[in-house]
Amino acid sequence: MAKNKKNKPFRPKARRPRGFEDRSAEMLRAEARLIEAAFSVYDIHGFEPLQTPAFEFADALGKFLPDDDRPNTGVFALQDDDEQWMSLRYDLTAPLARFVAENYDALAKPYRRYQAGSVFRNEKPGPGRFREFTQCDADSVGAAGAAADAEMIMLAAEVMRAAGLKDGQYAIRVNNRKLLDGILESSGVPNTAEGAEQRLQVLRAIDKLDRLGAAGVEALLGEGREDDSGDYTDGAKLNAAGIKAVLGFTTASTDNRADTIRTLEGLMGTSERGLDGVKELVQIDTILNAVGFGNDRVAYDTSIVRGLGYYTGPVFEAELLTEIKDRKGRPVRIGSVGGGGRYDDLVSRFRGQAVPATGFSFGVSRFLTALERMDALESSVKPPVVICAFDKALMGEYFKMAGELHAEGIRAEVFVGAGNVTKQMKYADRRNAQVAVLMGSDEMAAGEVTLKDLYEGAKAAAAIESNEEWKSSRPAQETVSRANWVSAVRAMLANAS
RNA sequence: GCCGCCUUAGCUCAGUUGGUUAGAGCGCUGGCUUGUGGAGCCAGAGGUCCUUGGUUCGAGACCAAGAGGCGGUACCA
Repeated sequence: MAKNKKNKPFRPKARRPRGFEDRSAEMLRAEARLIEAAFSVYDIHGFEPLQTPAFEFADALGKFLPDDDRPNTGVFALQDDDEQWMSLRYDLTAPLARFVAENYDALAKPYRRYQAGSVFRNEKPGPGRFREFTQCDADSVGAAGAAADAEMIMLAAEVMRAAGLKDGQYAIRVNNRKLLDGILESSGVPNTAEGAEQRLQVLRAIDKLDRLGAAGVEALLGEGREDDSGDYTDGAKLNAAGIKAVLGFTTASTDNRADTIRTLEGLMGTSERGLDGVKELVQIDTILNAVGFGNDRVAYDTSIVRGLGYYTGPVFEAELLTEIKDRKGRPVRIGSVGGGGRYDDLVSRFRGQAVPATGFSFGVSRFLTALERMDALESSVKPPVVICAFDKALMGEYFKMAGELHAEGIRAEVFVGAGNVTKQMKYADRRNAQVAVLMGSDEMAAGEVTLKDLYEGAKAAAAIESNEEWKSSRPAQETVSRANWVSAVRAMLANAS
């Protein structure tokens, strides 16, 4: 055995680290289309593209454990040769904050940029969750007013449309962090750093409304909750009145913005922060109404929280609605594909002064998966026409022919591998090609080209039993003059279903 | 982090009470067929039975630990 081991050449196992995916041709094309659609929306609204590096200094990303000099778990980090910690970015927002802080004086404010790229998270992957995935972001830095938030919300809705969705198939659901702050303030949770942890727990609890239901959330708002596996999650420790107030708040919204605003004004009582939040929603509503964004595209929804702690004002999620209606005839949610909101403290970490910011972000592959499920994806690129290399002496001729198809915008390739015609036809079949081009020296001399429709040929094959018949019948092919062969290919392609 | 399930060929899996050379289907490669993709027939390649340790005359099978995968839950900037 030891001898065997010695003689065996080292062969690495072909494998991927978990949570890292190879992305297929079809997936990449769909992703590129989606990103392109979003970019065109951002671009026409005057946003500028930006590309930041995958690595940032760990302290710039802001994730250090308080009692540790190493970057937080959850990020991929390594020490550079000068011993400084560098981390792979875990989102596109923190690098943007760094970029703005670094170039603050040179940028015209508000600085509005869009960006798409891979982000990395060093955590356990789950179904539909990876350790590398593509995010697509647009942000507006340096504008404090609700107008900037309204713009991001409108952009989110426009991106939904650009992705191919019809109005009614999606909804942007808007809330405001300040409202919940107001409710909690009235329930004895101070609106200060002391209450931060408790507020975060309340947010996490509300975020689980759709999964755990009101009873589960009630437990998480109170003492805590034990799940089916026996694991215990500590609660936010609100008192009974506080739990009631929070649950009441999360169900206060209707599908009419004006109504919801009126309800909220009543709920906020005397809380200055709460009323401030309502005021912002009124300003956003005014803009949305002026531009014609109705309740079907943008709704106010008090159950939206976004789990993240760094939001400071308006927050929103882009949700896809299925075709399926519930009993009352309303569309049923299938989930959030993106979201955003105001984060006024992220850039100011780098500088003394306040730098307000607001943005929108969506996960590209998650959005695609959802679109796929809704059958809202465009068809992808057609397979190429395959030009068989019958005769190596004619190779130059084959490439010239491919060029003629390219000039007409037809995807085509010459078989550059080794093997006889059988192999080449197998290759064409495997590539899902519809048309194979056959030209040997006979056709060449006669000024002809033979075209074979592989789709039609496959249909014909079903009726053929014997191999000899299959070989000799040569179904679904025609020989055309070299002079007009390109239009013959075009006609054959048009014939496809 | 916690809980559960799983790990034998590229894929899906079988493998008897612990017994000699570990199998099947599909897929792959080649041939029948150097001018034709299907079907068919023939041949072939491909294995650290996840790893390590233990029990045993003997382990793919039994035991222990570890690793990896899947699912749930928690966290998620």
